[in-house]
Amino acid sequence: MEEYEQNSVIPTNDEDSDVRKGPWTEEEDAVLINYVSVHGEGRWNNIARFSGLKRTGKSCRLRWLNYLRPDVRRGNITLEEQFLILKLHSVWGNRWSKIAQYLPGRTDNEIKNYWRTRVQKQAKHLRCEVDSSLFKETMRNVWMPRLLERIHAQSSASTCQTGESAVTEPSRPVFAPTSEPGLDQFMSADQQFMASEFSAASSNSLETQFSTFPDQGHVNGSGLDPFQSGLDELCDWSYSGDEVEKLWKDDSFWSLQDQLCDQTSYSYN
DNA sequence: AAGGACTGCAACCGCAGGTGA
DNA sequence: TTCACCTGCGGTTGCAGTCCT
Repeated sequence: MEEYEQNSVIPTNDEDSDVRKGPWTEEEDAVLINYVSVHGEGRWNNIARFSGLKRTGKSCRLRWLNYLRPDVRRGNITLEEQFLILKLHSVWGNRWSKIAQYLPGRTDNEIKNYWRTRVQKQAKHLRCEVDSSLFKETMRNVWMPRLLERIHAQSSASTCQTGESAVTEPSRPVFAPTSEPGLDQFMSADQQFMASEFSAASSNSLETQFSTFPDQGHVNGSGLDPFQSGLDELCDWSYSGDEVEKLWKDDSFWSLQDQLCDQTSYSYN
């Protein structure tokens, strides 16, 4: 398990090209930040070559994009972001960088990690594959509605409270226009369009915003749009408030699996 | 208190596509 | 057209912190 030692310098035949691997030090971060601030992003091999860092261009790029970039957001993935990840993954699959484009400040690596650690864990609990129909049904019929309920609950709670006295953690809508200076410049035209859509939808429901998703026109061989059908099912979701509340109080997916099996057997029979 | 199991995440690797000489 | 180099992406690994027994 000695793939690499912390901060090790791997010697090579060419002593000029010894390459450092492993976690970055504060000094290395400072060098990279300084170099990028002067010369800009891109040309990562040149950055690696001329900055004095004994790192590969790839490593510099990764460190910058995933950690040092000023607009990188760290911390817990919000409910809205979770919902978006699930939804976008249902459209695009493991296209992490594409998904990340619609979660400003989040990196593809972070989303990929989220998927692997949280989503795949749930699949494991359900004893099914992440790409199995059972798990997809669970996501669509249980998990995502739960997220929506929590988002609604959170937003209504925050509107009942004023300013800093909010009890629930205020979570900024993912696409809501931000007052942070300079963030808009990182958003593509599509994203800014999405931002306005999200903003407009946030006062009504999260469902409506997804009617404007890009690429949702992809249809499968049967002519059905899986995105739209999933959306329809989502909007048709008909648990009562009490049932939802019960779901919320049950953090285990074991009982949800039973409910899902009942539901899916009903809907497919 | 100790140590084994689990979890989250940073960072690496290989591959593929793009680009320019 | 070909080849070398660069960049970006997705998959994987392994360390460090936390949890559990």
